[in-house]
Amino acid sequence: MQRRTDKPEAKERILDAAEKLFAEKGYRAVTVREITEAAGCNIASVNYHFGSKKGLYLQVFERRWVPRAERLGAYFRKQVEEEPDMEGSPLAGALAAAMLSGPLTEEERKRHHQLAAREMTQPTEAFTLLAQKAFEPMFRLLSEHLRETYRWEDEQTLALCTFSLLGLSLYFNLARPLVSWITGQEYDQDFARRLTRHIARFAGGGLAACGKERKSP
Amino acid sequence: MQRRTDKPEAKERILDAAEKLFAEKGYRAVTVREITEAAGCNIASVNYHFGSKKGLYLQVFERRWVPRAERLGAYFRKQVEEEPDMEGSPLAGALAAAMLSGPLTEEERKRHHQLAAREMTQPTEAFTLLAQKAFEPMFRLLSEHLRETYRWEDEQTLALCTFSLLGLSLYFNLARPLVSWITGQEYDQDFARRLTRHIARFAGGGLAACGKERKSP
DNA sequence: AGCCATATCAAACAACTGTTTGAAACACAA
DNA sequence: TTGTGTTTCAAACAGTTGTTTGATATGGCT
Repeated sequence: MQRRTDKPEAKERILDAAEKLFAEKGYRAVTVREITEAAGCNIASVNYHFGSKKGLYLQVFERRWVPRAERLGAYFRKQVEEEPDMEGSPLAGALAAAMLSGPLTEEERKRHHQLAAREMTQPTEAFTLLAQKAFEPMFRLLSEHLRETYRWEDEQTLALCTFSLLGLSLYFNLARPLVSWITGQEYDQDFARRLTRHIARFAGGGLAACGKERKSP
Repeated sequence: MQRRTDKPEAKERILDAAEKLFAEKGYRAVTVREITEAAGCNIASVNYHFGSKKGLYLQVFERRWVPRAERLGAYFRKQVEEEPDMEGSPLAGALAAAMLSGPLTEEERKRHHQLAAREMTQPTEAFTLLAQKAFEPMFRLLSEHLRETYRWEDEQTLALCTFSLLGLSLYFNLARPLVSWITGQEYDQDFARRLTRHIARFAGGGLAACGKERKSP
């Protein structure tokens, strides 16, 4: 029974500030005071709107991360359909393009993958959500596509190849600090493009070594 | 000017307990009380021996993580020299074997990669240490080996392939929770072997797609 | 023995944590 | 207007945090 006219905010502002801070510093390192100050509202509002700090954390995933992951997924599917001519695996290329360039701003992308990185390596209650709403569907999609475009000697090989495909794009996002430290390379637009081409080519070779490509109709 | 005869401990016990806890729960989530209780000594000993909690954290990397990384590196180099006959890239196979089976116990391996995962994705002051003492040397080693065994069209392609090689092994360690959640697969010895073979094969194909293999003498 | 640097301990410290409270402000409907 | 449910706020709360303190013990030295 809402009746507001002027303020669809506060709750949203808290979600935004919280996501930014959780991504940058991690759950424990962020204080409720920090969040509410950044959101420009009172300390008590977190508990009022979200029950608790942990409730807020979960809502950040439910209302910010998951929708963005869905946007990402939609973009990826569109890219796959458009069949970009790219050396190597077009599927890997589309995935890398979605995750490295894609529909998100660089800021969004950083947040998105930083939050994901934490949950992937040290899962909390939010992990199940990510896995169910983003990773598993993506895994199935990739897996089915590979099943149709390649012949596989067994199911496990297909699964491992699917993970490798997903892994390459994930890795180059999760390990940004490492890549930047060793090469001095910033993740600018140009590098993202080169990285995308590389992932498509490398994964293309990897897939060819593990399965037999079917002739396309 | 030490003179102890019976007790090379306490400090060591704290390092052990701290590493275990930091790996399991992360820096902020672990309390000094927790560590000292697990180590069986007084609260004050952390500040006495290490100056501060952060000092202890850094020492965990310097005196536990880095030495283990060096053991891992040595094992890897030995594996490479022995040239195991493995389908695909022997280099990738040796790396995967070192990181997935290798000289460490499963417990050590978990700790090692969990600590590394945190620092790789959300670097703190310890990151430089890891990068200098472990990742960069490993990167150079891989890179030089690839330079000798393949012909490359340019330096950047070589660098990206080196990262991909390293990335596959890192990823399958960092993303254990994800892999286990989707497949239900535990990381037992058998799976580690299968994963190693897969990584060697997949990376072998990837490398072949990006560079030209030189004939071995 | 006495001496001295090292190490351990229980207790206290000040700062910060997430959460709760009860009052005030607000927006709308009657 | 008054009444009602929602939202905001300053203040306080109880618990936990890393760190410090000063006393006490330890073990090797002369």
